[in-house]
Amino acid sequence: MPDKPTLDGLEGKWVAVWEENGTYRFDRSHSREDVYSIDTPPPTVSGSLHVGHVFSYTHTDIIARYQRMRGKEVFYPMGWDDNGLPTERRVQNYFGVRCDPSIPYDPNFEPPVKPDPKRQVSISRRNFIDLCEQLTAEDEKAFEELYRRLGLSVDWNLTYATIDENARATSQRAFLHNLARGEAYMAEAPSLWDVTFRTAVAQAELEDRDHAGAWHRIAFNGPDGDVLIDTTRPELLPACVALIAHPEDERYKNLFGKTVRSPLFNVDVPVLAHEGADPERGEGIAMCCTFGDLTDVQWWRELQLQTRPVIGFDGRFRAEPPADVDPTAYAELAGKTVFSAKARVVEMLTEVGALRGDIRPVVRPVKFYEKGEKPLEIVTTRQWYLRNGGRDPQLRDALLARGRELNWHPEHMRVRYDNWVGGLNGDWLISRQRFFGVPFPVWYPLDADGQPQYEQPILAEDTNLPVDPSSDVPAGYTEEQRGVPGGFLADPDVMDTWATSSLSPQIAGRWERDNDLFSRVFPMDLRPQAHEIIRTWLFSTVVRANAEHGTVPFKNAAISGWILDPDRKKMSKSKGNVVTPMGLLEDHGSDAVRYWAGSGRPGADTAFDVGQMKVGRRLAMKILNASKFALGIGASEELLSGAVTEPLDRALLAQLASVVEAATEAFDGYDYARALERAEAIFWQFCDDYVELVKARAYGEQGQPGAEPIPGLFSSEATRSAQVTLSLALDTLLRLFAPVLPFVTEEVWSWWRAGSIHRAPWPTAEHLRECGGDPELLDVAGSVIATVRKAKSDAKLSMRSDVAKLVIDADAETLKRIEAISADVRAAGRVAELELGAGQVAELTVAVEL
RNA sequence: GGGCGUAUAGCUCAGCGGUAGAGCACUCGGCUUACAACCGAGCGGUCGGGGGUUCGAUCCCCUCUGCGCCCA
Repeated sequence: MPDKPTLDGLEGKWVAVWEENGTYRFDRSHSREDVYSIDTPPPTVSGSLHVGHVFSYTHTDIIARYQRMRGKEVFYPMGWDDNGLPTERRVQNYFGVRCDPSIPYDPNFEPPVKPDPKRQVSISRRNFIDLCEQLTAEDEKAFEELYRRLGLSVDWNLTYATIDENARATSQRAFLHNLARGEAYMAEAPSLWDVTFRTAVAQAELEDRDHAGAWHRIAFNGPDGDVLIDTTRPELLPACVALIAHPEDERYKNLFGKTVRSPLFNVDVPVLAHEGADPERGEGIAMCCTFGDLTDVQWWRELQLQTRPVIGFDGRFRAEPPADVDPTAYAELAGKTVFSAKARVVEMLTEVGALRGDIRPVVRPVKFYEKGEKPLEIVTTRQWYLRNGGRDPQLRDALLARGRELNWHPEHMRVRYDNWVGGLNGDWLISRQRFFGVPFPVWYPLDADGQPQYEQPILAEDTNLPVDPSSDVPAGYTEEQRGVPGGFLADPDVMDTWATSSLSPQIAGRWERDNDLFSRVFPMDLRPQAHEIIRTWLFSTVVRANAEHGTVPFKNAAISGWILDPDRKKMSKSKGNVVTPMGLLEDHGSDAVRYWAGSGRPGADTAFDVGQMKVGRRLAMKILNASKFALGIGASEELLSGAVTEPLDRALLAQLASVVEAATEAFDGYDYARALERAEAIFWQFCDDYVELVKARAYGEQGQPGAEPIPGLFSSEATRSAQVTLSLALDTLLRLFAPVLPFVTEEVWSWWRAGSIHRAPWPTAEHLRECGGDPELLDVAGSVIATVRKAKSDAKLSMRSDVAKLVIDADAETLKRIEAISADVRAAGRVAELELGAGQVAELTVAVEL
């Protein structure tokens, strides 16, 4: 035990010891019921570290440490998310390369010495993935260093990455299983399309944003005169396939079933009825085009309309006019962007007098890809889908039922899941027209004309996974047959990153690679994650586990809140860069930062508050000092089983027993913040009142240093009782704090106990209750001693000054309690004479004569 | 437009039917043999507004307002 205990250096010291001793290593010999498994969120390594990482990962670690002390064997892996667009961009810029899946793998490839972002070198997907792994290895090192220093009790032997071989094989294997069972399918269908990235995007990646547009009123030529429609997308006039009004709308009832002719392009389109038309909006009749928005897609599908596509993959108008459209008029638009085409159509409409009234500006919500900058278009493409209940009420109900099987912390987060699943309007589009990611393990035979036979895909064999179809050759073919008639063609697409992330339990648990391990950890006990990805990560994980295993993927979902900056806004990147997580740990110490995180209630957005970290540091420091003192006046391991005879001691232990019960209950409900709060409250009471009250008694015969011993005040039995109580209290308090403050508790533990506190059992109330007595005594003693302190403080005297006489009166019951603790009170207040009243008054009165 | 959450001391937050709590900040005092990066004391609130239920409401119900988020 050091003379001057300090918090500095504890992180480095104990991180090394824990690593050396394998304190957090997962022992796979335990059976499923003894295991507590955690489906850790893999952080995106191409992003920068921010305080949010520290905050939410600490919550998980606190739970992990609690469960470990409860005797569970904790499976706590780390994963790195290095799959997806952010990494793709970063690798391109860093190395000056771009991925071209049509290029074969070059085992001798070296990236350019001087990368030129404008003249990127094209390389194969496998080479690209190699570079990704090379670059992200650096990021992962920084993340790991931070997380180790933060004290996460992760077993680093279990680490995985979402682009590593295991993750690619697992993604492909799960996809092939989905395909075999009919859950995955290919379809040519209207898809939301980002023209900048030139890829399809899924419903879960959409974002509504306010976008400035304008209403244009266009006159169609009807049998009984003009039919006026309002649209914000006049350029889609050549794509018009119908006019739609509400079935109950009297204005249009007589038109239903008839046709009208579009201006400029002279196409006859039917006027039809659909519930989705809003009679209040514009003229109450809408133009249905292929495709302006998701409503168009719905109408097109349900009313079985024609298709007149005009917008191509690049966001420009196609060269060829759609069926029935006047080619001369359309030629004005071919090759134009949406923006220019709109201007041209408006001009042309004006010339022929088909544009009526004013153009009225309007701001309305438009769908964007969450990472994109231009409104999404809808383009018909061939894509892979995975059934998620969006088109199948039975599956939807099953997935809603899965949501009800989960324990949500906090409970109200369940609603987000229900809202999302209830609002799905299509299956999950899992193919992306990107280059970097997990490729589909599929090839297509080419017929004699070189046309791919999409209906007869060649699937990779399970034993060969992972495959890269752009480098690997399907069974029965040779590389020379790639792309030639009679040969084969690789599926060029990669999977949505969520198609891999949704398998995190299977990846971490080594499904189909080590099924013995998998059976011991799956379904996972805990999925910790943020609330904004309930619709993506959480839901997609439920979809995959439901399909593959017929179960939920995890039992508990703990949803963490956000870090808010002092302006109550979500902590922004710019501010996150000013406050680096490592800097925080260095400035305040890991335990202090963990204390701040551990004070944030589960699921609640929490203010970034350096003040809380200072409080945490003070608490950690106090634990060092109080422990040193308790051990210095006789607390020891041997005394843990000693007899507790004194009333005040028994009062403390009774209160401690209640705290242990409350903290345990809180932890079992994933409310670490409440558990911490209870432990902290009694710890300060222990320091400020209990220790002060028993100081003299614990010193015993030798007397309190510097004080005149009061002869005969304390027996040796009473001294021993205080020392036993200090031992029990210290033992209990350290364990209560261990999940939140792993460093300082481990340090103190090492002063008087063997082994790691983090493998010691969680405290139970049983023994404390047996030793405990009337808990009220401690509070009464606290009130009396507080009055004495106030008297000294008011008189501007030192707390060490003497009190000549103390006169106490109260009701009979309270007075009896005071009698039981009078010796401790006298010693702590340095009271020469204590006089008790008659016990006839209702309230406690304490008169102090200095 | 629908839904969820939230509103308590200057700040960050507990409490959630029975006389308003903690920490920080602020003021005053104390070198007190565990701790001066400390200790003690004090100051500080119509518990967002309005209605209702109740003997009694910060707490339950209704409504309005602000803030945050989710979904259209």
